[in-house]
Amino acid sequence: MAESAASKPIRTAITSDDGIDLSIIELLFFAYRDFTSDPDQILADYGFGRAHHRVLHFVNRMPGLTVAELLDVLKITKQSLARVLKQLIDTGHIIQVQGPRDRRQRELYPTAKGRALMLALARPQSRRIHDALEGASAAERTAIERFLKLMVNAELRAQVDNLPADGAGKIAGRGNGDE
Amino acid sequence: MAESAASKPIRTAITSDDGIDLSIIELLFFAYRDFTSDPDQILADYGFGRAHHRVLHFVNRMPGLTVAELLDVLKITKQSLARVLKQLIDTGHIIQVQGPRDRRQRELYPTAKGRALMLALARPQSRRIHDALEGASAAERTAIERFLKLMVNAELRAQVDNLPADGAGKIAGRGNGDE
DNA sequence: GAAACTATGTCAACAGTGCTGACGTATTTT
DNA sequence: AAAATACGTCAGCACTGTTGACATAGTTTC
Repeated sequence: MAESAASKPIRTAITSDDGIDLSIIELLFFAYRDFTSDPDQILADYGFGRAHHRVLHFVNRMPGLTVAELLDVLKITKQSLARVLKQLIDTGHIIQVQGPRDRRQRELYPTAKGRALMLALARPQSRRIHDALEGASAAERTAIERFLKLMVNAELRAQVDNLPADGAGKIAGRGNGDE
Repeated sequence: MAESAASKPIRTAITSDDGIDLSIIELLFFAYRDFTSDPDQILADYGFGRAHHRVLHFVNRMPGLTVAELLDVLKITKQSLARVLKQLIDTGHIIQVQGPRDRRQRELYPTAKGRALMLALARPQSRRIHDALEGASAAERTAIERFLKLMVNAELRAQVDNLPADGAGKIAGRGNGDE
C-alpha cells in the first residue's frame, strides 16, 4: 500500500495560513461547476454541449460577428469551432450570411430558434445569479462585478466591455442596423 | 449561404433589457477561463490536466480523505477518478494508506512532492485573486465570498464550509491528529 | 493582371476528461 | 454463511480541445 516505502504521507491540511487564498479558489470551482450545470441539463436534450452554448451565447450577443471574431472571443481554434458551429447551423439555430464588404467573411446570426434556445439557457443562470445577489446592495453588486472583471486577463478586459450593455451600441467598429 | 431560405437572421443583440443578467454570466465565463489558465500551463509540464489539479488540491486540503469522500467532493465517477488518481500515485504526488478502522478504505495523503506541486498551482491563482481584490474593502470581500457561496447548490454549501479554514478543525466527523 | 495574402472550410489524428456498464476482490456487516 | 460495501479495473463511448495539412474563394498588392 505504501506507508513504508518512499516519501511519507503529509497529514496536515493546507490552510489559509499558508498565504494562499484557498476559500475563493475553492468557491470559484464549486460556484462555476454548479453555475454551468443548469444549462448543461437543457443542452443534453438537444445533444449539445457546453461549447454549443458558448457559441450560441455570443452569436446572440454580437449578431453578425464573423467567424474570426468569434474565434477571438472564445479563444479556441477554428477546427474546434467548426464541429460545433456546423451542428448549430444544421439544426437551424444559427445562420451564416455572406459579409457585405468582404465576401469571404461569414457573418453569424441567430435564428428565432437560436434566440429562444439562448434565452432558455441563460434564464436559469440568471436566476441563480439573481438569487445569489439577494440582499446585496448596489455597491456590493458593483464590487462583485469589479472583482470578476479584474480576474480576467488584462488584455481581454476591453473585449468584455465591448459587449452591448443595455440596448446601447454594438461592437466597436461595426454598425448594426436592424431590419 | 442562407438569407433566402428558412428562418431569417435576427440582427438585434440581446441586452440586459431582456431581463437576463448577461454581464455576470459573461464575467464568470471569462474570469473562470483565465483563472484556470495559470495552473493549466504548469500542469502541462507534468503531463497533467485540470482533473489532476482538482484531485491534488483536495487531497492537500483534506489529507486522509477516502476515495469515496473525494468522489463526493468532486462529483465524478470512480472510473473518471481512477485514471487521474493512478497517475498521481505513480508519480509520487499522492500516497494511499489503508484505512485504520475499515481496511477496505484507502486514505489519500499528499507527499512532500504533491504538497509542493499543489502550492505551485495555487500560487498564481491566489495572486490573481489578490490582485483582483486590490482596493476592495473587507466588507466588499465578504460580499464577494458570500455571492460565490450562494452560487453553489444549496445542498453542497455545507461541504464548502467543512473545509479547514485557518488551522482550525478538520472535516466533520473525522479526527486529524498530526504526527 | 499575376502574385501574395486572408477568411473560411475540412480531413485526419490525437489528448484529456467525463460517462455507463460490467465484473473482481477484499473486508465488514448482518 | 450471505449480503453489503469500498475499491479497482476493463471496455467502450461522447464531448471538446489541440496540431498539422491542404483546398477554395475573394481581396490586396505590386
